[in-house]
Amino acid sequence: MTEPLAPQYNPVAIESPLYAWWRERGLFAPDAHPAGSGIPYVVMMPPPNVTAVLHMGHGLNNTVQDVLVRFERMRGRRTLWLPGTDHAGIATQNVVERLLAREGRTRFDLGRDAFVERVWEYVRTTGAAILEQLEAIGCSADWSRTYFTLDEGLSRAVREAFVRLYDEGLIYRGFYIINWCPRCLTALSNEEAEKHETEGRLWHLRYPLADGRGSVTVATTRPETMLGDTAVAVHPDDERYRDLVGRELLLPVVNRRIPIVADEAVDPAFGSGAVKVTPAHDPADFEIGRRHGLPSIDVMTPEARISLAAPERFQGLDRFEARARVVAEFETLGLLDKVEPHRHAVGHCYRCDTVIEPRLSEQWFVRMAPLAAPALAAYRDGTLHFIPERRGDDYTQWLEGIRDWCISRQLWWGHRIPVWYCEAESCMQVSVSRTDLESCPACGGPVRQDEDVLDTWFSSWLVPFSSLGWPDRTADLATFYPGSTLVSAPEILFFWVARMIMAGLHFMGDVPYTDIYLHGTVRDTQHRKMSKSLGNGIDPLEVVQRYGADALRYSLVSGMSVGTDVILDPNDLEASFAPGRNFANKLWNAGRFILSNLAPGGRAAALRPLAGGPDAVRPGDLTLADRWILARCDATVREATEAYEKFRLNEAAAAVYRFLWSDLADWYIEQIKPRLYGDVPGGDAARAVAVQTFDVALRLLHPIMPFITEALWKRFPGRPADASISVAPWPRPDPRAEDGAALAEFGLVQQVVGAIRGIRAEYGVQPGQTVRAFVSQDGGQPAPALERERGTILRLARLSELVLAESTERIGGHAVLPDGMAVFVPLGEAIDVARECGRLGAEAERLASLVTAQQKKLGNEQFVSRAPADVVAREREKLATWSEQRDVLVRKRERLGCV
RNA sequence: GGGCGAAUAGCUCAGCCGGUUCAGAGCGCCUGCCUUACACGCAGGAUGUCGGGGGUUCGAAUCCCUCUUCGCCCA
Repeated sequence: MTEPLAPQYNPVAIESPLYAWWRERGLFAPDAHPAGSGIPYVVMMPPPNVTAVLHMGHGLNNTVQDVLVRFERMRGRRTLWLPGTDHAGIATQNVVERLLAREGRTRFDLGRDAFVERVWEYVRTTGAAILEQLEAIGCSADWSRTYFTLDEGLSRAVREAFVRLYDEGLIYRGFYIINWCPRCLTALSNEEAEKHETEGRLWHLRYPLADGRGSVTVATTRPETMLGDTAVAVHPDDERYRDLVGRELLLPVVNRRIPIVADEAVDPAFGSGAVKVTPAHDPADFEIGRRHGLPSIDVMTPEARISLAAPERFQGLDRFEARARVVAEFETLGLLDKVEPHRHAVGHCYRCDTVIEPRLSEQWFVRMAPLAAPALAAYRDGTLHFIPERRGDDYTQWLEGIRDWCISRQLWWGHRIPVWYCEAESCMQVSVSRTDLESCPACGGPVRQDEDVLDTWFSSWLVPFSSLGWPDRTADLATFYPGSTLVSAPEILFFWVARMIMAGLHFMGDVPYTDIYLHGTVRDTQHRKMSKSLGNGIDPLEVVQRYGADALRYSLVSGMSVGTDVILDPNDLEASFAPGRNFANKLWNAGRFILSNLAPGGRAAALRPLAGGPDAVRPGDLTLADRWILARCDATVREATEAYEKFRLNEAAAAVYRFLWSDLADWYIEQIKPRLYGDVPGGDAARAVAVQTFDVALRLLHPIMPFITEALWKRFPGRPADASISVAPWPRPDPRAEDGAALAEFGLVQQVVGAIRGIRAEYGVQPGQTVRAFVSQDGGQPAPALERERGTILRLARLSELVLAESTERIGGHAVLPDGMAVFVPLGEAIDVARECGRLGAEAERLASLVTAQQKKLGNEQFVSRAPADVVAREREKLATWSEQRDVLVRKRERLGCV
């Protein structure tokens, strides 16, 4: 049943069959766990765009989720990780439009219905590839519940939400300044307009008074908008302009008379204190215009070219051409006062990076303040937890300053707005409906549906319940709402995370999750975000191919402490991922070794150390090393479990790594070899302890490295064919394993071996050559542990003889252990006495200075009286230890004949 | 303009609810080893004024102030 294992772990051969087996067995379903009666643990996967290709950001995000999900699943929770894809309105439409462009066509050539059908076709053929890619990295999501945000069910939820909000007066339509992308030709929400700090300019334009007596200078970063100016505003208290308020200016270039108005919103300290007012192209100006009844002149087309509302010579010019032309004309007229460099934030379309144009337009909005209040309260009353905590401030700040959400998009791909307009002039009724309307409910006349679709995020914010069947009251909804943890990149805190909380509270009366884990960003070594355009990305699938999914996951997890970015070098995959691969290989070989040394009958594998009962290893059969590794294992269970619970995944990884490599492989496995080989008795106990501690470590590591842990775990004798580590019980701390004495005593053995190895290396003793060693303690016997572990020390330090007494010889290598124990390796003429004197002298000096400093510290009355007693006691102990070490070294030097 | 975070070994980072890890890990580097699980390995080794300055304290990488640099969020 156990075929011989290759000496080198080959993840590619092992991972996909294992994954297929997990799926077949249905292990990712909430009820897969034998003890699956636990309380539900639910994680909503941030749905990737349906057209997306897996990148490291997805890799990180989904690895974190999978680690948490696998951890809780093993702990017995009914675990649901719910996956899906997002139709991603703008992004997907852009992709298909680019495809059409290659054929020399536009979406308008196809018409709406044909275009939408074309997108569906595209989505169906390429669609959901990213979910398969997530399988390659081991994600244990419940694929049987996979949703798409344009599915019928979720579409119904979208309509339900829209109608309810409309009926509650929380959705309205109106003319406002919105963020307009002249390339995508659609409105965007505030969040979708990314602000980039830009080195721009501030142009100071002079507007003459209409009567020719004087002028006012205004400063602007967008001179072309002056074509649409309908006023100049000053602060009402600004002495400089008091007399000018109410008078008229002659707008240059356009030659339009515009008034000077006084408005509180003007900042007298900015520029000249007078601002141009362009109500159609700036949100602040729009408000000023409203307060003063100013006309709005839209001087731009949807493509951001100058419209017919401007003088003819500007019409059709691109906005930036127009900018240059306006500036030139002002210069010619002698009205360009000055141009200054000016750093400011410019909005860019988050999908195509085109500069956003603030534009007056009729759109649909969600009134957010009423939704924000409960969301804010849920954080303040402690219902919501952010990890890291400080992210709660971002959340609070955003909610406090929340603005209404523009939800209509002038796109074709998405949920069409469920609003119908009656075309009968006598009626003109606006109807909002859950079902498609054929005629006007009021007059029976013909109706026409709103042309626009909804913001993609209007479907995503419902996902925590729409994916479970809402608005129907399904069993899933009852069981899995509210969920538990949301794992996300901080970039989508506002787009998605906060809005889900608002929607959850509004429609379900409860938050969709209580823990919000916001991880960092994957960056390159120059700390630049990985991106396609920079070409600094790493393809996770390439990493899986070359290093294995476990190595990828291990690297991501171990490189990520809570909330910090993960830095990976795209030019050196080896540096980033080899450690994970090497760790997997180490594990593989440790497992291979233990397996190959099990007794043929498998009896030892069934023995349980510390368990009690007939199949237990009797406590008396446990050696110091056994007790030591059991204690270390127990400590690791505590450490790792606590780390997972606190989302400190890197600490969990480090704890298990340390245990497996530094304790189990480096020491324990080396220590038990004679017992395994039958050279000394106690083989069964050693095998039992090795199997048990290795089993525990595999389980602790499984959330992070699911494949190799499963591959090895399955191979241990006594496992039913269908047993999977992914639903094996999570290890519990065992008080019987705690053993401070064993930790200390075996630690001493390690120190002795280390000291001898150090001396050997120092003097170039060949590894094959054995030496003698003396270990002695002034005024006493060396610890009994050394006698008991004599064999261990002989083997691991490669000794021909170990004498637990002082030597009469004097030429050799010397070392002193922290507790003053002296180690001596006689090397006769092989060593250079002067060199050894120098070595010991330096060490003695170092200790002497420590002792001096410590004496000074303890001589300080202030310290002794003010510091807590236990601290003082500890410091005295240190002094004693160091003094002893120093004294031993000094005596050694005398014996050696050092001067 | 407001808020926040980070600056510790060549690199990536731990440690940061003041005194056993006055400095750790992995990688890289140096030395020696194909020791019958693993050379994706084993054994040893070197490297840091814990960003600058000031302060609190008996005592600070760890708390406070300030400066510098980098990054993030919001206006």
